[in-house]
Amino acid sequence: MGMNINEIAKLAGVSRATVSRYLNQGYVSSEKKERIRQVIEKTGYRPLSSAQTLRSKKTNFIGVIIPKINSDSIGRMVSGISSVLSRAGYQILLACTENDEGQELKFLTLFKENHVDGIILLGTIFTAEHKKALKNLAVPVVILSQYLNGYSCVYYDDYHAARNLAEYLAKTGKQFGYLGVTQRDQAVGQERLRGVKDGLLFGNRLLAQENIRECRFVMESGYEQARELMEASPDVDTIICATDTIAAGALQYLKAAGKKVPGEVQIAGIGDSSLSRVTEPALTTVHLYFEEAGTQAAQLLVELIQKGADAVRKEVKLDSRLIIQKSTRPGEEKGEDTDESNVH
Amino acid sequence: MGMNINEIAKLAGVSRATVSRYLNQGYVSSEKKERIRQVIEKTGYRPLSSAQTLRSKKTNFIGVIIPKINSDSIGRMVSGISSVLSRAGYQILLACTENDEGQELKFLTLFKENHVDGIILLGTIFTAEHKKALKNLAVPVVILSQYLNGYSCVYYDDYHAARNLAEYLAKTGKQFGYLGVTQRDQAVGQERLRGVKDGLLFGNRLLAQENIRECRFVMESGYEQARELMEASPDVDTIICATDTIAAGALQYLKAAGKKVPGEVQIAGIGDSSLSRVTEPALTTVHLYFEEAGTQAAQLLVELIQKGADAVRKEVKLDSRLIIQKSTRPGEEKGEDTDESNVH
DNA sequence: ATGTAATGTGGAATCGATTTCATATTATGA
DNA sequence: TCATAATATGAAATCGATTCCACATTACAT
Repeated sequence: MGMNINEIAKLAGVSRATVSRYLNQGYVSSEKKERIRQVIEKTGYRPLSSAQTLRSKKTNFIGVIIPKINSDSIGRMVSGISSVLSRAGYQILLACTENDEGQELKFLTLFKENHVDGIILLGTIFTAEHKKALKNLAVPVVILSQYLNGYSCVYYDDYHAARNLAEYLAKTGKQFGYLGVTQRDQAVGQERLRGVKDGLLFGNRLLAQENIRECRFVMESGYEQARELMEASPDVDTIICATDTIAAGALQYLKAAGKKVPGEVQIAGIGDSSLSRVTEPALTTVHLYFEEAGTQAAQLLVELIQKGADAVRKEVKLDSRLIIQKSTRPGEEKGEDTDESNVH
Repeated sequence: MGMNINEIAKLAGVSRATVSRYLNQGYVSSEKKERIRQVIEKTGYRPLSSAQTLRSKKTNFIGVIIPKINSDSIGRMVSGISSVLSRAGYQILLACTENDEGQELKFLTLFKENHVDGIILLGTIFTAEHKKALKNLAVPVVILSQYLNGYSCVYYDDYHAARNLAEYLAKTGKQFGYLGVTQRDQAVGQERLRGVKDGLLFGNRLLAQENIRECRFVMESGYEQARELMEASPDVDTIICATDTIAAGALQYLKAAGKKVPGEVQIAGIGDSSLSRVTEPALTTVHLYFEEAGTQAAQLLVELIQKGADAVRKEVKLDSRLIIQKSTRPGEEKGEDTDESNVH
C-alpha cells in the first residue's frame, strides 16, 4: 500500500535518486542494484505513474482514435497497432467516436498536451477544425486510412482498389450502379468513387450520375439505397459498393426482391471483411492490408516519438488485391472465379 | 504552452488555491470566478492531469478490459458503457486482450492502484490467478457477461437463453449436435451447454456426448467442427451453436457439403449478431441485451466509485429473447417464424 | 447582540516520482 | 603518471496540481 520511492530507498539503504536510476537504467552499482531489486520484489512496489508523468512528461500511453468499435477492418488495424505498441512498451488508450465528428475533435483536444505521448487517428472526415486541432497538437500523430497533406500517414490505395474492381466488372456488366459514402470522406468517399468511374470508363462503360447513391456505414443503409436504386433504375445489372458492409445490405435487398445474384444483378464490395465470406453468394471484394497498415502506423509513430516529430515524415500507401467470389459473373478469362487471384 | 495554475493565479490576481477551488467547485466569490474564467478562456489553460492525479488520486479513467475488438456483441456492450461513462465525466481506457488470459491478468495488475478509478472486466475465463488479481485490486470492479461470486456483476441468463432455444428446436429436430466452447468459460461454455441439455431433455430429446464439439470463437472453427460432427454423425438434423459466429461457420460448411438448410439440417446460434441477419438462410438465434448490459455495468461501477466499493453490491441477470428466422424448421404453432417472438 | 454556521481566501505542505548539480571513485589512454 | 572519461551516489530542486490550516468576512438564528 503506502509504498513509495522513499520507503524503498530507506529499506535498501540508498537514496531515492538511486532507486529512480535503478528504475530508469541509470548508473547503479550491481551491489545496490541487487539490494533494490530484492526490496522491490519483497514489497511489490510499483512506481506511481502520475508522479512519473508529472516529472518526466512521459505517459507511455498512445491514443488511438477510431470511428467505431464493432468493425472488422478496424479490428484488424487495431490488432496490428496493438502488437507493435505493446512490444515497444506503450499502452493503448482507445477512444471510440461512434462516427461523430464532434467526438473526434473532443478526443483530439482531450489528448492535447496531456495524457498521451502520441496519437494514431483512424480518421474519416477532415474539416478545417480537424486540421486546426491537429496543428495545435503537442504530440506526434499518425493518420491511418486517410491521406492528409503535411502529416505522416498510412493509407490505402483506394483509387486503384476501386478501379481494379470496376475494370474487372466492366467486362461482364452493362448497366452500373454505385453505392458509395459521403464525399466528405476522402478515402472511402472520393477516391473509391473516382476509381470506380475511371475503371468503368476504361472498360468503355458509364456510371450514370443518377445511379450513384450515398450510404452510411451500416448494412441497413445498403439495403435501403439498393432498393431505391433498383426501383429507380430497374435495368441496373451490376452494383459496386464502397464497402462490404454496404454490399451485404444491398445483397439482402436483392435477394428479398427476388433478383438472381449474380445472374440478373451482380454485386461487389471493398474491404474483404469476414462478412464477404458469409453471404450467399460470397461477395467479390478487394482485400486491403488492414493489419499491415496498423503495424506500419504504429512503427511510424514510435519513430516519430523517439526521433522527434519532424525528423521523420512518411507517407505510406498500401496495395490492394482483388478477391473474386460468387457474387459476380465469371468473365471470359480462365480461372478467374477462384477464391484468390491477384490482379494488380 | 507554459501555462500552469500559478500563471493563471497571477494573471487573475488570486492565489493558486482559489484557482484550484474554481476548478473543483469550491467556495469562490462570483467576482473572482469571473476573473478566473476570463483568464482561463484567454489563455486556453487546461490543468495537467498527471498533477491532478498525483495529488487527488483520481484519474477519471475507467479501464475496460475486453477479449477482442472486432465483435458485434462486445461492440454493443462497449457502446452502452461508453454512453454512461462519458456522461459521468469518465474517459474509457480500452484494453484488448485478444483472448489471451495472460494479457487479461497483465491488464488487471497494470490497473492495480494506478491509472484507473474503476474497472469493467468483460471476462471470459476465471482462473485462481484471476481471482487473486481481482482480490488485490485497489479500485472497484464490475464483471460483465460472467457471474462471479462475491463481485458486482452484470450477466446474461445464458442458461435460459440456451434452454429456450433448445426447447423450441426439440419440437422439430430428431438428432442433435452441439457446437459449444470451452467449459472453462462458465457463461458461454458451461451455462449454455447445460441449458441446451436441459431444454432438449424437457422436450424428450437427448444430446449424445459424442455430438458435442468444442470450438474457438471464430467462424473457421465452426466450419471445421461442423464438418467433423457431420462426418462422424451424418444423421444429425439439428445443430445448436453457442454463438452466432460459430453457427455462421457451421452453416458455411453445411452449404459447402450440399446439405439443405433447414430442410435436411437446421441450425441456430445465440447472440443475435448482425451476422445472423446476413447469412442465407438467416439464423435463428437468441437476442441478448448487450447494450443494456453495458449501460447497467457502467452505472453500477459509477455507484461503486461514488459510494464506496462495498456499500453497493449488485448482481444483475439479464433476460433473453428468442429470434426465429429461416435456418430452422417451422414448428406446428401459428406465426412462429416471424422475426420476433418473445418466448420467455 | 452575539454565538454559530456558511462562505471566501491565501500561505504552505503535500502527492511521488525525475533530474540537475556537486562530488567521489574507478577506469582508460597516451 | 596524470589528465580525462566513465561510473556511481546523494542532496535538493522541481513538476503542477490539491488540500489542510488559519483566519476573515458575512449570514442566520435565537
